[in-house]
Amino acid sequence: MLELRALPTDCAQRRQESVCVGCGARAFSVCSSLDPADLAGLDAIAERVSLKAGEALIREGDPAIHLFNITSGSVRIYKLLPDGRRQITGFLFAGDFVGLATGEDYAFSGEAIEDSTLCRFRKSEYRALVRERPRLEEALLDRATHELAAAQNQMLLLGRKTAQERIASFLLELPSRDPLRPQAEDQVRLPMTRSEIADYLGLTIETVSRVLTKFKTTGVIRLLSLSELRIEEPERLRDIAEGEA
Amino acid sequence: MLELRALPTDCAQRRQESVCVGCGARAFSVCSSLDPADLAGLDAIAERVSLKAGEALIREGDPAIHLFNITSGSVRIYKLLPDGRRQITGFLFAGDFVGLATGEDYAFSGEAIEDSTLCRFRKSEYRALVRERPRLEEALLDRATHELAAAQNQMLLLGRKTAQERIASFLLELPSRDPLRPQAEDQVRLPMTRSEIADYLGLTIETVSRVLTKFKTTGVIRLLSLSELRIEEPERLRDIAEGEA
DNA sequence: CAATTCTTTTGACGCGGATCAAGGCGGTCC
DNA sequence: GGACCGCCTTGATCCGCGTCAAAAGAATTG
Repeated sequence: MLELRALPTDCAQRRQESVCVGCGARAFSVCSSLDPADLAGLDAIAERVSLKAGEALIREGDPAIHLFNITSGSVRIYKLLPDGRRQITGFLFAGDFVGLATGEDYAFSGEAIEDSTLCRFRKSEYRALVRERPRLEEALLDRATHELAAAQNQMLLLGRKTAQERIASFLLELPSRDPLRPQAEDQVRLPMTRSEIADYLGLTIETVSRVLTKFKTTGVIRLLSLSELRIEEPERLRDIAEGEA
Repeated sequence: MLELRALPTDCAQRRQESVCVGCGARAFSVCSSLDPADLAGLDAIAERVSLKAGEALIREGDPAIHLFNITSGSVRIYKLLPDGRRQITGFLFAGDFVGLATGEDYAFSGEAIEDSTLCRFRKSEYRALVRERPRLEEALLDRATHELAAAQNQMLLLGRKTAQERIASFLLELPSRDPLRPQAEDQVRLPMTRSEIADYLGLTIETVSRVLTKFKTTGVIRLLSLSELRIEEPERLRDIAEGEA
């Protein structure tokens, strides 16, 4: 008797654990503001998605049906001009939300930079859930607010900073971004290519490369490999980033 | 008897009308999603503020105590680098919300471009109200979402567009912004100076001026006065804005 | 591990837009 | 209404970064 009743409950809980409760990115995402009951609701509409490096999850102009929450890996979101010029508007990591800034259609494209896993939600179902969970809505507004502040910083960077200042700023903000891979102090992992860095900072690959070698030869950074570097003089890099050098 | 009871009610209603119910910007702001009861709650914590052209309402770095809703006029928000370089991250008009993207301290400064009126709220009181009014929170999230999309467009502009493309884009988006002064088709009002336009587009005043005269001499626009112009060939301007010319 | 290919680095050169410098054009204030 | 003052326009020059080109590494494949 007891076991007959216990079984389904057990199953339901195991199902939860398989998606949300055991999610390594939960602590960094909007999900962290949900209590166990809410989490179950979220779990019911969540769908796991795996992407290989380079695969798209969102295409600008397509109807915005889904929202995503990154659980591992990293994603680039970008906009294109008709002639192919690209502006990467953000690099997103575990815990980040993809698709907040969307109306009817996606206003940007999104692709995995490296092999990644995501939680996918139907927008309609998600909206319904959010309406019943004020804490979730609050968390979302909070996220959006932070993204807006970050966007303003990026506008300052793109509109008014020199190439050196842009790259210094970029190197300083990157390490704090990926919660699943907390870097050793002043160690920076660059999962993206030079071309992606360039398109994020409004520069060309050549300029990115030149500035990095200049930082290297002046001893501000040390290149450990193509995608890994160490900030040797954080103080000086901060000065450069703010235009005080 | 009846009149004794009626009086205070009357007063309360008149007080409402004096701030929210009679507000000309209500239809364009987050307030539009409030029913009369909610509006009364908002009214209770709203405070009217008048600013003359040039006066500040928010200073970067100050503790973020207040939030604002613009009821008339226009506002510029911007960030500065230590050496004085300025990036204007937005021009805001009636119905727009100022202070969404703030944590503990304001991350940007805000000043009236022309004489303006605003509704001011204590952040703490506003938060409390929002928690009780899911529709208001929803409206705020919606606003933030739109601002994020706009910010991404601006990043594309600042990172990848030429001076001509930037100014063409700017002229096309401006007229749709100020709901209290719906412009005649293709008529553009420029309440901001050339220097403000430059700092919004990541250019210098000289470049702004040169491009405007070029647009004038090629017949794409006509300058009616310093702060008023007509788009003569909207189609061509759109092509320029998207880099197809 | 050689061959191919893609990415990054490095170098030479050119251009778009910044900087520097006058001049024009309204507004405002005695 | 004349003189001042701030903003805008126009011109001349300069320079940071983009463009073009090629070499040097990495990564990938058979």
